[in-house]
Amino acid sequence: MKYSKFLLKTQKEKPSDVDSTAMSYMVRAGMIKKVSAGLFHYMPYFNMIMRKVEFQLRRAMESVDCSEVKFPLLVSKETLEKSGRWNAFGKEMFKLADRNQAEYAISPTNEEYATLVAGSFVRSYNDLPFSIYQIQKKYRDEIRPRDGVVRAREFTMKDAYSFHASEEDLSAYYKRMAKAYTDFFTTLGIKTVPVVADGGAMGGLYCDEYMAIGDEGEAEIAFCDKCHYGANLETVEINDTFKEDMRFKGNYKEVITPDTKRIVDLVKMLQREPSDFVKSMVYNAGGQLVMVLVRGDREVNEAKLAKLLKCDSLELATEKEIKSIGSVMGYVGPMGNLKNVRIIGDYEIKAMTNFIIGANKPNVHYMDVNNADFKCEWADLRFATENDVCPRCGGKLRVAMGNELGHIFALGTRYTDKFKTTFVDADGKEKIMQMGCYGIGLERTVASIIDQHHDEKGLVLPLSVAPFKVDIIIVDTKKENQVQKATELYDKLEENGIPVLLDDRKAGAGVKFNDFELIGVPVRVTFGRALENGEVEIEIRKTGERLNAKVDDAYKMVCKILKNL
RNA sequence: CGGGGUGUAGCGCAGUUUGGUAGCGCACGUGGUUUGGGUCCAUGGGGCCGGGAGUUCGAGUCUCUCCACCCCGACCA
Repeated sequence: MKYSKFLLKTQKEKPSDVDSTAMSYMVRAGMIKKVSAGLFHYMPYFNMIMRKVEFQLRRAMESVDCSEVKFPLLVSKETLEKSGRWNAFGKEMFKLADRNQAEYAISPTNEEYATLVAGSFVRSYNDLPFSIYQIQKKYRDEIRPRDGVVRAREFTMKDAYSFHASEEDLSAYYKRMAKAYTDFFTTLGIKTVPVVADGGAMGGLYCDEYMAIGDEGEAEIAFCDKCHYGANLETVEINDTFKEDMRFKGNYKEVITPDTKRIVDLVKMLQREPSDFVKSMVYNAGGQLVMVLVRGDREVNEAKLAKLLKCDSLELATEKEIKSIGSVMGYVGPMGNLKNVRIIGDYEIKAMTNFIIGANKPNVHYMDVNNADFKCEWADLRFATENDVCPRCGGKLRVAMGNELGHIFALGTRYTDKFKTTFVDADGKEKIMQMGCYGIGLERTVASIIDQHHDEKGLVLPLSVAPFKVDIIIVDTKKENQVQKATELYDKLEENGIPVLLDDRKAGAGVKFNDFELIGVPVRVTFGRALENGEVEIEIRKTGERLNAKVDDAYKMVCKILKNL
């Protein structure tokens, strides 16, 4: 492709309504253009990357014997009512009516159609298992579209569906698919973590999310490098591995601590670490007052607390409510005569000794407090953090931001039951099929590639997804020698099937170099001043490494470099 | 839907307080210049100042009212 003929315009300034780096680069590299909330024009360079992703995706699907289909975008109300999702999906679906007032939804997902295919295709267990997929637009009337293409109202989804004679077979296939997912993301150069997830509107037996790790993302997740356990930070359990230390009692003494309602102030005044303190938070849990104890440097996980207390509403107690239990705002602690309050300590405190807590009197804390000095229940109440113990294997947890790229579900009979999708089993009896479904959002996959492969100058695309592997730059288009030699190399690369961009624009060298860096072509070949010695300069985008080569060796050198990338 | 904000040239913004001829940078056209890191000079085009209604001799600016978009939350590939 010649740059002068390519519909690509980069821009220097970053867009104002975008905060993620990946999105900002996509706009600056002329890949996307927002036209309305959650709706985009996808420009040629973006589509070329998408095509690479789709190519890898089709290979991944083939590897699990999945064949490609295409369903209609419109799904009738009748069909969606059968599965109960006309209501379940509700406002998330775009709906419309035809001229006879028959209602349709624009497909938000396609379990219903897939189930219909299974119903018409399968007669007996001999037809099972089988699986199908499509790469198709999906439409969701998102409550709030955001983060550019990551949460759009129109997006491309690869949705696959599998059907099985037994739950065991489903489970075995689910595992194959999980492996194919991991391999697929690895091929694209995306680090992902499978995360135990909640089924949401899809329902089913069990499911996993594939979260791309990045600096920016929609959700905080924790994962274990050792055993591949991963979960939403909110739901990560912390096992009770702590032994209650009851050796000491009554060693505590009062310290006068004026104006020290916050831990940071105390840390300064007493010259201790935040982890030497126990934070006491009082909550109003649906009318019931609860004091929660966590280590000074930890955060209370309100989701866990709400679950434990089985309450719908959870709010920090007011000053008045704190007074009512016999304490003082800012100096709350579990000791002394408290009334009408349930005290629950985080497991971790069990193992602490000689800590500092509020004394329930203004401007007073107790030092050298130990577990034997007060009574409380124990529970898992805090957010997991970096280096916490993995609840599955005892390894160390890591915490990062994640973006959900894929979600796979073992649905069981949730849909096949509603559609009476049956088959005749080996024993001659009619049974309901087992079903799984497996989604990947493509635009956000591209966004994650960029999120994980960029530097301060722009994209650094992995070879597997780069639309152009080589960028040939003609420094001065007025110098015939440069044009001629560059075109020769360009032709040769093209002839050999290596996708290449020839920057033949009448622009300055700086403009071309900067664009090369912004759009992230893996290798650059420059026809400029070195040509007077019969040489070209080759640069590798990722490492910034440069070397000179004789013009006649340029092709060979480029091939060699590409092979080793 | 709840809370916060923004709409002025393709993009990024100033001007709104105190009403008086519509501005700047980037991008774009033309002529020249430069050609290894977003060259420089000259010159030109481009606006219903988000829409409607009002106040006023006069509204980008004041009032009312719609609308769109962005950010935080619930939702999700």
